[in-house]
Amino acid sequence: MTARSSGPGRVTLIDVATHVGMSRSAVSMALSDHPEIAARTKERVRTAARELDYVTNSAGRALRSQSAGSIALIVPDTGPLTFGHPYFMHLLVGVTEVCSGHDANVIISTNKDENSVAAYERVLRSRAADGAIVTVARVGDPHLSSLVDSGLPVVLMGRYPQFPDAVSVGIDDLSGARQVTEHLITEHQRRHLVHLGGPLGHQVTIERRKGFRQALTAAGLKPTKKVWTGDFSEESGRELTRQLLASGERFDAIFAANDEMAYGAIGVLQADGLAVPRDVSVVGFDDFGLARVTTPGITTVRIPAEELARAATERLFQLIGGVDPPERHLTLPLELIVRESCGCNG
Amino acid sequence: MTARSSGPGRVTLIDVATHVGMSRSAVSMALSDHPEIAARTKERVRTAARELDYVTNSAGRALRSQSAGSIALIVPDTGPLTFGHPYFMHLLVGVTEVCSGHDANVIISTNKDENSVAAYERVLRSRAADGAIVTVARVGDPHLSSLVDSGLPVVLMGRYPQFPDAVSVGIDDLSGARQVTEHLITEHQRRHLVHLGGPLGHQVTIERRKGFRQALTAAGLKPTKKVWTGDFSEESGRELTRQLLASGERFDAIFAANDEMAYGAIGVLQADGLAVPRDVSVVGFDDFGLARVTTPGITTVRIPAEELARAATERLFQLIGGVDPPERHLTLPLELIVRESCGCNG
DNA sequence: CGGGATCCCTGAATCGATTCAGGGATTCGG
DNA sequence: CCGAATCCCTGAATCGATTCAGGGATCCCG
Repeated sequence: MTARSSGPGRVTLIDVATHVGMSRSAVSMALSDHPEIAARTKERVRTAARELDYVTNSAGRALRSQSAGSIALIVPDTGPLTFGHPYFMHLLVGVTEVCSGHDANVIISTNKDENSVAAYERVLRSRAADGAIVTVARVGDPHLSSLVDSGLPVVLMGRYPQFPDAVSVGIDDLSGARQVTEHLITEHQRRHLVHLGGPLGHQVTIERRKGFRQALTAAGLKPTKKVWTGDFSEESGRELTRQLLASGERFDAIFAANDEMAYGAIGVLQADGLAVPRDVSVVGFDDFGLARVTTPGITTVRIPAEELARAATERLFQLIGGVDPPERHLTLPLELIVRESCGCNG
Repeated sequence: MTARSSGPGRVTLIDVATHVGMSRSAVSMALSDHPEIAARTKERVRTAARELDYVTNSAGRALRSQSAGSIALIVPDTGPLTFGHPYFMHLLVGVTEVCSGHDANVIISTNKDENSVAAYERVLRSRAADGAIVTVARVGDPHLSSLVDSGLPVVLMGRYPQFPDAVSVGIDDLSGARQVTEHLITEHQRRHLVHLGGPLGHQVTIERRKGFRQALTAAGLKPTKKVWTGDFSEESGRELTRQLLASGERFDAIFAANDEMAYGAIGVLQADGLAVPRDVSVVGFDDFGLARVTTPGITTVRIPAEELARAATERLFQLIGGVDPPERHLTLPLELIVRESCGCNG
């Protein structure tokens, strides 16, 4: 049983120093294994520290050493891609894993009020965190721009062509979208494909649409006239599909910008008497969990979110340590996950 | 456009003080709206601070004011109920919501290595966080015990009979389990019910089993001999169901300890040629997302996770502020969510 | 036994913000 | 016109840990 102070967390370096009859500088050096402290002394100090249940005060350390010992994970708090989304769970798992290896804490910072000074900027400027991982940001976000320019250690998740010098970790949305679209064309002979896109202002929306178009063009098909724009929510998948049905446009396959929209689409199609995949193939993007458990299972493109997060966090620690990562942009491979909603595994 | 310092975050109180030609104490007081500073001075100081892009250094403030301005959310990192689970997403949403209202940061702390000094204890002892919310803990966890005894501000999520004095926020698992079991008995005339339980060592496992038994007893049915123990994972739901089928025991309904186990069970039953809910009713617990999207949809008991988190966080801030919540234990109501897997809505 | 090298530790400064006793300047009452 | 009250601000101490120049003690060698 360890000793317990009456006031919580009240044991300081001085208490330990008094206990062993030394200066607090010596104690500090002993605990950090400084070479100019005798081995026997170190042992004595460590024992005393353990007995007194000493824990370094993080504010004191942070103030003196000018480093907080924590990083911020910045997550949006507006729109449907808020951090109730499983994507962030996966990211969080990866981030914390790497952080615990670096003895760092993770601070969750939400990017809530778009008009005020962004909360996440304060977190960094106040030095509550040594660096930040930005998970989702709109293409023209002015705060992001100022954050990137500020020179503070920041790693972006995703592709940000407007910040060629920022360090980022992402996936090749374009190629993923192309692959899954090609799958519909070549494996299932679909010829009338519709893409239900994500929200405007996000790079992934642009890329996935582009990949979709490239696949069509390569196969000699022409893209539909109308551009369908959703917001990544299941409800927007439903809404767009209802509009699609109402429009009278002929289609035999839907590529939704993510799995939730695909799921919404499937529901509406079935309610309309159309069978998936018999009458219409439906595919999505993400594979964060939903696509696996629905009936039919949704064919999709798996984003290695946890791995992305690990890579981003490693890079952030490099940046914090003053090392510039060799390549500024890292792109992780995607995987086509074939289930039933496209027409396979029937 | 605000001014930008060359070194990041390098503007201190002294810089602002120099700029307005005053002492840094006055500046500090002006910025915190101290009554003994002239209104005009305050305005001048605030303007200067804005111009210089001054942000209070959190370590300096934390050191002096003896409060970190952040709370820790402690999440387990062992077993299947790790924080990749949607439960924690919901909690996180509620916690951050309340925290942003209190201008506090959220630190995620994982409870990884069971043998070493718990990481989360360090977070509190080092005063990196002013208090903590413990989301899941095993019944006999010695670290939890020492944490609760330490007198640091801690709120537990769930029921912890072994800590009658600890502040906690939870649900009535027993009654929820009883309700859903009664539903199977009275609405669907099931007579041979099996409960696939959660992991031993967790209070919820005990309570849900008890509720199940109470419902059986009240209906004059006798519980099955064997106690089925899983670990909340889909795989354990599958495994237990396979064993159940192999055992030859007669059953017409399964109450799984959570939705994931229920989902696993449904898969195995269907693979065995049994129809759900026609041949076997299956119900779960949680309703964190999965139960809604499966086919059939899983009848379950909804845990108001976000609301739990909000309540817990409010209470934690009370504790930190020195206010003892009137009742130490808060229990939020559960809701029976009827879908198809029990036999309703067919 | 003396001088230099070596080993280990001490004292003081520092990180940035906050608080509070104290006091200079102004105002007010008589 | 003087003393007291009032208003605002300054200076110094403090929170806890870290770093580094400096120096006392010990040891080694000639």
